Amino acid sequence: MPGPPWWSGKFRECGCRVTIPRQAILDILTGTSEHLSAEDIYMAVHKEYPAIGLTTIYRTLDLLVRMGMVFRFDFGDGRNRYELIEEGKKEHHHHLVCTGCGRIIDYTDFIEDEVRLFKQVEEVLSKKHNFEITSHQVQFLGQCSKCQ
Amino acid sequence: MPGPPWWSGKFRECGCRVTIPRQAILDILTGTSEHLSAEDIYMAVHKEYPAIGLTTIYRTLDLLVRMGMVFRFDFGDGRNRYELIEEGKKEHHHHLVCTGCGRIIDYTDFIEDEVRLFKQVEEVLSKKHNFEITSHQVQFLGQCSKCQ
DNA sequence: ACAGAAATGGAAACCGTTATCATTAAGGAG
DNA sequence: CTCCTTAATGATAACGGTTTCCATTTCTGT
Ligand SMILES: [Mn+2]
Ligand SMILES: [Mn+2]
Ligand SMILES: [Zn+2]
Ligand SMILES: [Zn+2]
Repeated sequence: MPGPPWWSGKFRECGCRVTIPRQAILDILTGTSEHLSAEDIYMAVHKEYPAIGLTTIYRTLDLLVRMGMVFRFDFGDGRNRYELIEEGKKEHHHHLVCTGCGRIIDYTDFIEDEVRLFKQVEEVLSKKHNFEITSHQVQFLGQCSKCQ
Repeated sequence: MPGPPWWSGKFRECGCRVTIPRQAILDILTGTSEHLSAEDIYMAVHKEYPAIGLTTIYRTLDLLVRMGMVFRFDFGDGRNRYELIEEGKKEHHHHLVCTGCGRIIDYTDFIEDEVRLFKQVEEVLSKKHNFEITSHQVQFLGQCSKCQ
């Protein structure tokens, strides 16, 4: 199935060019279900394109986050982690974070109850504090099966 | 109402000494409802005790977190923030975080519904992923009244 | 092919935090 | 109170993730 990858349009919409580094980074993000750091992505990209620099990784990730194509998370291990947003597949979700080994588990169980509750909470809090809520983050911290 | 401050006992329980820097830091944390960074605390302490170094601020905050006297939060602005745990007064709670100016608002509305739901979620997730959950964090992101 | 603008890569700067180590001082024994 | 042991401290340097800078390259419309 050739043809331009699905993101070409997205780039052009905002006047951005479709470059090798950007494609390489999106390829890596597409091919994993993990929550990669900038350096993880750099190393993965480096195997096929050793000329691509770490600066470009950071710049591109910033761009992708601003474009709404990638989530940026901070799980408290001192570096940001990135996750591709695949429409209809990997949208908003919450996390279990192992404080032992740093493992991250996505979960969607109860997501609907959580989201329903949060809708209510958002409404009340917005009015009470005159605060325009745009998103929320939820994470459970603990020990994964290997670390207990 | 003189007498040793309420935390002297806590320190001695774990074989820690009650020092000027520790008291100064706890005094600052006691006297604010804000979510101070290490540097904020350093500057506040510095006014009265210019000899106290930033290293000691970090070390003491680590200690206080380990002792369960202080919460450490990461609101995504690249520095940790600290908040005194006042028993029966400022216990577990959630936050509104303004992405414009960084303002943090504590809230406890709906806290009970949230905690009830999270109890359920924790139970299901614990079993499903064999994950021992010890805590959770919830924050709503958006724009505060001044930043909209 | 050309020109103008956007994107890139390497080096250095940045900034919050941690490690090192010589010096100070808390607090128990006498 | 004085002495002694050892925890605690503070100045400095190191660390690690990220950002800035700027000269060079690459893309894209003409
Ligand atoms: Mn995820
Ligand atoms: Mn708070
Ligand atoms: Zn683990
Ligand atoms: Zn604000």
